[in-house]
Amino acid sequence: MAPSKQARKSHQSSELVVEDILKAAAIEFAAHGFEGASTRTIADRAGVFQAQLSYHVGTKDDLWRQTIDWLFRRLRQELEKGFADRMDEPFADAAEAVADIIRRHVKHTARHPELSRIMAAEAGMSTERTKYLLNMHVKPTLAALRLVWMDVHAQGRGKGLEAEDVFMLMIGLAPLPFAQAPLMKSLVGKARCQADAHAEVLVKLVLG
Amino acid sequence: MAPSKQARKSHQSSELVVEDILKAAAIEFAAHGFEGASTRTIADRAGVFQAQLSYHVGTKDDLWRQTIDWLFRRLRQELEKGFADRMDEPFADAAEAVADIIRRHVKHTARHPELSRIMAAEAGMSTERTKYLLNMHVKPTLAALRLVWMDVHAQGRGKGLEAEDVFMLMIGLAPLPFAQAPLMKSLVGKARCQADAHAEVLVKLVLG
DNA sequence: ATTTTATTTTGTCAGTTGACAAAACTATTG
DNA sequence: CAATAGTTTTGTCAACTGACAAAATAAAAT
Repeated sequence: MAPSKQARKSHQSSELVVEDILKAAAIEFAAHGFEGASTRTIADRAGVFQAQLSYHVGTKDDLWRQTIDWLFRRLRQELEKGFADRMDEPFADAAEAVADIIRRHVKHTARHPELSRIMAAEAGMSTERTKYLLNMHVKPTLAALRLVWMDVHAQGRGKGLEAEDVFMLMIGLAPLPFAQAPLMKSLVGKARCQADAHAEVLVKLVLG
Repeated sequence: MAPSKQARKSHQSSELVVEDILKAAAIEFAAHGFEGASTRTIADRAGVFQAQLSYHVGTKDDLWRQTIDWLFRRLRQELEKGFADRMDEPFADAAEAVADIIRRHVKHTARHPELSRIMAAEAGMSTERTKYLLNMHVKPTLAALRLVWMDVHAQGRGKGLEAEDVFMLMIGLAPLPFAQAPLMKSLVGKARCQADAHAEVLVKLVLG
């Protein structure tokens, strides 16, 4: 279908339309994977014509990349808030900084589980998309975490865990109750799927 | 494509053909999700004609269900070995039993990551397939874990973790280096993706 | 007011998908 | 050997997919 039967739409700036498209694409890619997602369904969800995807974004592959970029930009902004808010009063210690990142990450993943779902689906194969994901977004993130984690170790915190273990916990465990919500909710009860509670479990797991 | 251009195949018992088909289906469903997987590709991988899927298994939905049943049967057999092997000499304590299950689960997931990948993809939506997965396989498994975990708590082990937390760790963390191998390998180094090492991290995480 | 540019809408294309019917063939049974 | 049942192979179907060309319209520039 299309936006509406009557009344042609007034022209919008490409930016606005693209935003709608990417939002819809994130949901569809997360729900059905790259190959399972339909450009027509995405267009419908965004309230535009399918041909507008070609015009504003390009091919399905281009759409996927732009969607990923958009999702990561949003996540990074959220995680960096912790530092921005305390420009004047920096973290007492590295462990506290990590705890803050974990809490923000869990909460963000609870509100926007799409990125985690897409990554989980994509990380299992080695395609050009996987490479893109890895080099453009994942590697830099891990590198940043490694730096902070060195400070944590220097403070004698973080038990026997390596930075890699922490990273795995954040990728694998943090999104679980939300990225797999339909299953988890009817399994472990809604209480266990509250973002705050889940965040604390993770913090305790990582920092002892 | 088809099995071969020449030489018609001799008739096999349906059971054997079905086994080939399910094995191929598991790989394809894991790689591309339910909707992204193609019955023709599955047939090719199994070395049979597409029409044989209808004949031996039924619709694509039937195929998915049978594949899941097959994968869970294999997993359960592996996990139960621990108990079978020690019929004479039972576990010293519940904690040791849990540790054994974790180790077996991690190793099995390392060799056969398909089930975890399918579950991760499916657990994010609420379809008829999700319900099937939940009621037929997941719920019973968690119920069994709850029983053992009560004993663990009775022994004063297992810190502040609930059975639900342990379950999440087993579903979310255990398969991570293998279900998402292509990404993880180039991220944290092969050593970190060894099944044994990963299993010990999990055991330590769960039992302190 | 006219032209140019940007965006929306309609329409079409070859290729793929899941499902199944019918035919060809093999094996088993009587 | 004849008949029957089980299995494989070929062929076909409507529906859907991603991509794009062309036309229609709107907004901006001249």
